[in-house]
Amino acid sequence: MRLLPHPATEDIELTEVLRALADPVRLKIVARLATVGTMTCGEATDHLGVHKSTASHHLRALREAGVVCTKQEGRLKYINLRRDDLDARFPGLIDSILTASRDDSAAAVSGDQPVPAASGDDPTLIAAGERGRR
Amino acid sequence: MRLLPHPATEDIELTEVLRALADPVRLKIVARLATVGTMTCGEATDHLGVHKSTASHHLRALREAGVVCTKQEGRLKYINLRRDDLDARFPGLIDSILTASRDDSAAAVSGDQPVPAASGDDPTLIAAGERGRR
DNA sequence: CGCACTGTTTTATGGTTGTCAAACAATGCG
DNA sequence: CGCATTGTTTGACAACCATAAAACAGTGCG
Repeated sequence: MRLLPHPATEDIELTEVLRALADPVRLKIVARLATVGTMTCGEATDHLGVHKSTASHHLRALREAGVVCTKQEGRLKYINLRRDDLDARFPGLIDSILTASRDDSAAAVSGDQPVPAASGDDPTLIAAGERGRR
Repeated sequence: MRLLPHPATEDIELTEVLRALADPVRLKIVARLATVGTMTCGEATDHLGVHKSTASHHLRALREAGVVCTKQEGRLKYINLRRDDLDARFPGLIDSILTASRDDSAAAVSGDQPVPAASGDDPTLIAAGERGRR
């Protein structure tokens, strides 16, 4: 059993964590890790539907940001969420992100327009498509 | 008095918010907004030390992500943190980020190595400089 | 040893981003 | 109206990033 190098808890930086979690693919990894506890890289790849090198890239980003740790056992590598470390460094942050992520994907599953909202006269003064909405 | 277009509360997306806050300059804006309540774009620019067009760019990113709203009054534009909207959509998220941001900048001010930590034999198995640490 | 398996690194590529400078637009003051 | 003030937009540029393909590396099984 071998532990791969990670930043120390006190070296974890907020903006790095946020940037790591600002990617949908990586957020998906983290959300799943939060529920299943541990994954191998292969399981992560399967779950994501991206090329294995891409998955490896994202797992590296998460590891270097201090979000995740990796330990090798045999020829498998197990990924874990560094929940305690993150909670010690940034209390409540991961919980709120995970909660938000859950609500978000739940909303996406149960249909995106629960309210038909007669297109065009939203009272909240919104320009929905400003700059093409990416 | 004129309100500029913003995404509706229910259209605010988690990854967009995280990406918006994953930039040090933008995080600084938000942290300051949280304390002072309101800023003009000019005050933001002064506080940031970047070119005014850069500041404008970041304020736009924050606005499009739904983190901030802008209202024009006269020839000034006032920026506000959409705290209630963000809290309604992602409970606890902004608070934890602001708290983390405060602790972070406080630590940066009061010196970065409170523990000398005889360079080289950290027991936590850390590779400090992996890939140049950006 | 040789081979299958599991990930990582390298290389390429297209897209996005942060930054500044300069031009532009909107607003109110005199 | 003319002009200063306040921001935005455009253009240019370098850096970074997500992605995939292919080559590479470590590990255990037979």
